[in-house]
Amino acid sequence: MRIPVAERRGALLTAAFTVIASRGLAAASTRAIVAEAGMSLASFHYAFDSRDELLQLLITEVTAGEQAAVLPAERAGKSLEQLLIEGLTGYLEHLRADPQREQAMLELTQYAIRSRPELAAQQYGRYQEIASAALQLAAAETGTCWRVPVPTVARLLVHVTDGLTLTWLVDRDEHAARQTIAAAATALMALTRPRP
Amino acid sequence: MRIPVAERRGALLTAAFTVIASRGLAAASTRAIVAEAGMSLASFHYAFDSRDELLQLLITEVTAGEQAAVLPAERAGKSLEQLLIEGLTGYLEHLRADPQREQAMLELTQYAIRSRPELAAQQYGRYQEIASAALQLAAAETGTCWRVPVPTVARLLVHVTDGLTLTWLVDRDEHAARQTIAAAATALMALTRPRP
DNA sequence: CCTCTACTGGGACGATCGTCCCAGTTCCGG
DNA sequence: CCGGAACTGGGACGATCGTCCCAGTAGAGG
Repeated sequence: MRIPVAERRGALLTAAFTVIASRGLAAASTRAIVAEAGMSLASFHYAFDSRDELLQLLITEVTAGEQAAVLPAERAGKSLEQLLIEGLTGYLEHLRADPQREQAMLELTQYAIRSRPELAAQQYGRYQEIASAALQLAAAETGTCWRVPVPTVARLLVHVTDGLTLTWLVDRDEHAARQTIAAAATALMALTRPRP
Repeated sequence: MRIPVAERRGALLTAAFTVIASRGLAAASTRAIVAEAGMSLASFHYAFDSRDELLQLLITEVTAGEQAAVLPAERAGKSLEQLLIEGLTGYLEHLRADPQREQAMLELTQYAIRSRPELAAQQYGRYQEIASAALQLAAAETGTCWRVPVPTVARLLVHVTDGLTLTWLVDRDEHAARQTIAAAATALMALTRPRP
């Protein structure tokens, strides 16, 4: 089968992520990846110079593809606190729907910290941008504004989602997670005031 | 050299943690560990049945040895918000002093999630107990009480420290971290009220 | 001082890793 | 239709992995 290189690279990236999600980064050998993609080893090294090159591309790719999704779709007539709860709950649902995906993201982040710190920094920069935009929009739509710089609130919000992810992956306690989301939303309201 | 098995196990555990901290879990091969400890491979398998056995013991060991340390020593006459700021700042200092240690803890947690979920759960259970105790004590000493169940606040606080760790390991932005700590403390105050 | 056993050193095993090579096949441009 | 380049399959290489074996040594108990 003849497949254009670009398409093959995409297929290998997808296969690599699948393997990492289901069996971990340590198990994502070149052979495991090509097996998942249904190719031969030679095709791997025809498309990529090395396993490291694929992994690095995978990190940027997967980070770039990260969607906002923290902002609920239906927003009319809701309070900011309600928006925060619904946004975080939406994230929790996303996490529950595909825990292995987030686990894979976490493993890739750790790999990036050790091997390509600037990639990890870029990844988190993007998270904070997404959070900033969502917080700004949510405040604007509810007639409130933030009492501390939005990037700082965004950073805190990313902390909460990171912690939510890690702790839920560990204990899978949905009830506790929902309680914590409600508490977080209440707490974050202390950083707002009505718009003058 | 004759060394009692118990002592040898301890030395190997220490060496393993050192290797993981400096070069990552993936680089912590049996050979790397015994080299760090200055032993031979045979001694490793005389003290432990397998590498996995050492890793599992290392997780429980390191979790059990985790200290509170989130509560500042000098507490008289300070507000709860101030205590929260100082506690979190203390944690940040601890993180800055030995980033690789926390990175190693994170890698061990991820390993545990995949290989021994119950160990990871126990680890996070302990974190939350520590946080609960600290929050309870801090509230008691400042004449305040928590408006939501303490375990829920503790869970949120662990989220914040997790996020603090992950984000700081990635961007090493101390200034932003301090701003976020201040915001977190302010936000958490919304979950308190004066004691009746 | 001797002996017996707990313990060590070094080498070896099979498995798996990332990478490479090369003979063959497939298909596009002419 | 056909030549040549893009691409593939399979095998092979050296390195490293976890684990094991066994001859030998050291030191405590007699």
